[in-house]
Amino acid sequence: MPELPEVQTIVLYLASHLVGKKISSVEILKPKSFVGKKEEIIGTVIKKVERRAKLIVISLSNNKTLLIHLKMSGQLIYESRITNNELNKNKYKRVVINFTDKSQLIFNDLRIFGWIKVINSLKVQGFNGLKLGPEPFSKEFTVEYLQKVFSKTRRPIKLVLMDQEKIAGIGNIYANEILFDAGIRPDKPAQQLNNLTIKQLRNSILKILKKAIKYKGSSAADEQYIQANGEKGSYQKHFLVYQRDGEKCKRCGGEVKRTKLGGRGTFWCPKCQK
DNA sequence: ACCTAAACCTGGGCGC
DNA sequence: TGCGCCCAGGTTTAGG
Repeated sequence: MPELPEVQTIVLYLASHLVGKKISSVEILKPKSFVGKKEEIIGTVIKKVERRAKLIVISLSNNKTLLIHLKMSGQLIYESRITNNELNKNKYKRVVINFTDKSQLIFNDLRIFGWIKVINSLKVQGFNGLKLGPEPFSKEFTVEYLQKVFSKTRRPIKLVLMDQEKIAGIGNIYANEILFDAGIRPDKPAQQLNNLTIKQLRNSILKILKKAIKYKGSSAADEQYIQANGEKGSYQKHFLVYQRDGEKCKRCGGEVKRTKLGGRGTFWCPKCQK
């Protein structure tokens, strides 16, 4: 589901609405969706809401942290008041966190891949041996770093872009869009990229992610992603290749192709991407 | 270290 | 209407 721009959009909204709120109760409608004891977070106050890779990190006042992964179909919706006309809106409700001021955070998840976990705040970094690469917007994300990573593997560049241990936050939509922007074939072995191309690729990564955040993420075709305020994102209107197979390339007029890489749908223009 | 497929789930769309 | 298949923004695990 959500990749860096979508999670970032959700986190910014939640940070401005949840900080300072006190948790009064937690409703767990799907046990699989909540890992830990809800008693450990009841009565605590929300201190911080941040993003790391595609994870949402909510720090609480008692040294516990809520770690949330939305996976493919998770949604986090903030309701400032309890509403009764939820007919279809929160159809796949799995967990509800209620606050003392009657507002609530609702976790919807059609496919039940996502989760909310209660962990000790100190463990966030190396959570479950989770190895995450640098954030694209951090100062560690340099051309030199990418040269080092790419030089060590012949894997298709698209798979390396999506490898969370190498770079944090890029998923299938943005990997496709970034490679089109950079003019690189998705199946090009990472090792074969020259220094100039790597520099261009880094620029494309920052450019596309920045633009996607500006448009508040992508609510694509059969989208599950919506913002925490219930509205759709609009970056899907700016897709140049993703889900455009069979259509005309907006740059050269040729046909956008669809192939498979690592089991994932891969969209690209053979004329523009070498 | 690399690769692939399958698994975790539900639902929509398509061909027959 | 229905069946079977493929598809879906992600990660983890098992096996080669």
